[in-house]
Amino acid sequence: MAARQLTIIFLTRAEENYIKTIFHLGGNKSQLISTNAIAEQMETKPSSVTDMAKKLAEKKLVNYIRYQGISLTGAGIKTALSIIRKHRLWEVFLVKKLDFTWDEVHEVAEQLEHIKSEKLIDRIDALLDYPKYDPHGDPIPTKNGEFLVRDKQLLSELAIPSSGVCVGVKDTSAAFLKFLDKNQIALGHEITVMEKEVFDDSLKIKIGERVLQISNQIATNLYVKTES
Amino acid sequence: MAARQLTIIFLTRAEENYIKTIFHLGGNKSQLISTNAIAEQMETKPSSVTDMAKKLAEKKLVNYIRYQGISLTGAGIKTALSIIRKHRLWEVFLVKKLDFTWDEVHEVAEQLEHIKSEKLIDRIDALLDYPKYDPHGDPIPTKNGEFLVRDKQLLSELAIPSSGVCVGVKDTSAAFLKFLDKNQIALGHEITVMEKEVFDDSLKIKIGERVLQISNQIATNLYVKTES
DNA sequence: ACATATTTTTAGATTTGTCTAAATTTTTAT
DNA sequence: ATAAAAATTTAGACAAATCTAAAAATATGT
Repeated sequence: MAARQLTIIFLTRAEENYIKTIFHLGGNKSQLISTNAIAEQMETKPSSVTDMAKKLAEKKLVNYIRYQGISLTGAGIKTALSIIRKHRLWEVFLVKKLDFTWDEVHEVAEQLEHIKSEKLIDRIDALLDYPKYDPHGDPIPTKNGEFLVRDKQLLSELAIPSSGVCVGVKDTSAAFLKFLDKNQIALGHEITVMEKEVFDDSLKIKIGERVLQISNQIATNLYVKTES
Repeated sequence: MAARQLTIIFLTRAEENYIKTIFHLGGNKSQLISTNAIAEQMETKPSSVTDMAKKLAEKKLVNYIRYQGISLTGAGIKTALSIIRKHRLWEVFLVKKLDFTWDEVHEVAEQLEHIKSEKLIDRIDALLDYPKYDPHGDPIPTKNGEFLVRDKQLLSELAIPSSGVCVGVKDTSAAFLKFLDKNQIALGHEITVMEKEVFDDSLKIKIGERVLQISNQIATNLYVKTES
């Protein structure tokens, strides 16, 4: 058994942010991501992305083909998962231990995810009793980079009538999350879809004893898990 | 009542580290600190300190007189206290909640102290039940920048025989802290000085039922508080 | 007091990460 | 197929934070 990685390569904050963004844009599945797409996501310029692509390619973290695009190497994927793991564990910590609301966690977790200490994140993981999902329902990669993908569907895709348990959100903007808080819709709640309005695709749903009418835009941003 | 500070000025990590170092070197009491002293402490070059001194003077955080030295302004002291507060609260968190040993906390706290979120540090403070001292016995500034200075003296300065409670360490190196752990000397322990060896100034001390012989170097790095 | 040593600053260079503007390559539309 | 549009890269510049080497100011010793 050869050691997997003898030298822990140091990455700057900027490098880590690029790796993370490429992962989120799908650069793991050997799919090539355009510099434009990365630039837009990161609110920077395509020329800056090109510069960084060369740098990360040097470090064997990405595959970069000029004019074609960028994808993550195995090492790049491992790095991305480690950053995402930290981000999501910190989010759980903020919500469970410090009573942050789920719309407040992202900004702070963006900073905390760059703290370099394996012991720290492992102890946080233990303190939280090894959570599998973050406050938005997204899976937390394990220390070994395993990633539980939960099967789930959009509330808008449910048969009518039927029901499921809320397990995540697609849109994680503060505006959407605050809307959910205000309407007492949270992870774990059982949601029953009663009727769909043909005119605007809005849904009449039931949560516990409460009946509410939600727009299609809401329904296409809430994930539920059904019995299967 | 005018607002104390309307604009939260953004400081880079480097700027924060300079402010903190100047504070620790005594640059609060309108004492001028030399660029050489700062450079040595920060393991950088005096010319780099000069550059930063100009930059911080621009931002009204330090008073800088060419060829004379650098001291903190009121705003600079406030900034320093805020960083030290964060550092020490994170140290307490690491020890109390994540079972770090006191020689492990410094390096991680150096990173965590730069996280920008007032809500985060206030919630950590509350989670820890508003501690007054960090794991090395150093006082934690309050949110308003108040600083409890505890009267304490070095173990080596105690009359013989007499006793005091261990309240802090002067040297915070990993080597010294590990030594203390190994010999089960910790904050809160009552230490009785029994005899001083005239030859090498080593001390015979008693902690609980244990009697041990400690060198002068140890005795000059342990703080105790006596009845007074 | 004055020569020498020390400290501090200046000037110019380097690295990282970014930008703009121009050049190049790829894609799209007719 | 080829001209126009879109995407991407290159070249050159900039700010932040650092460095080295040289110049300037201050401190020290006899």
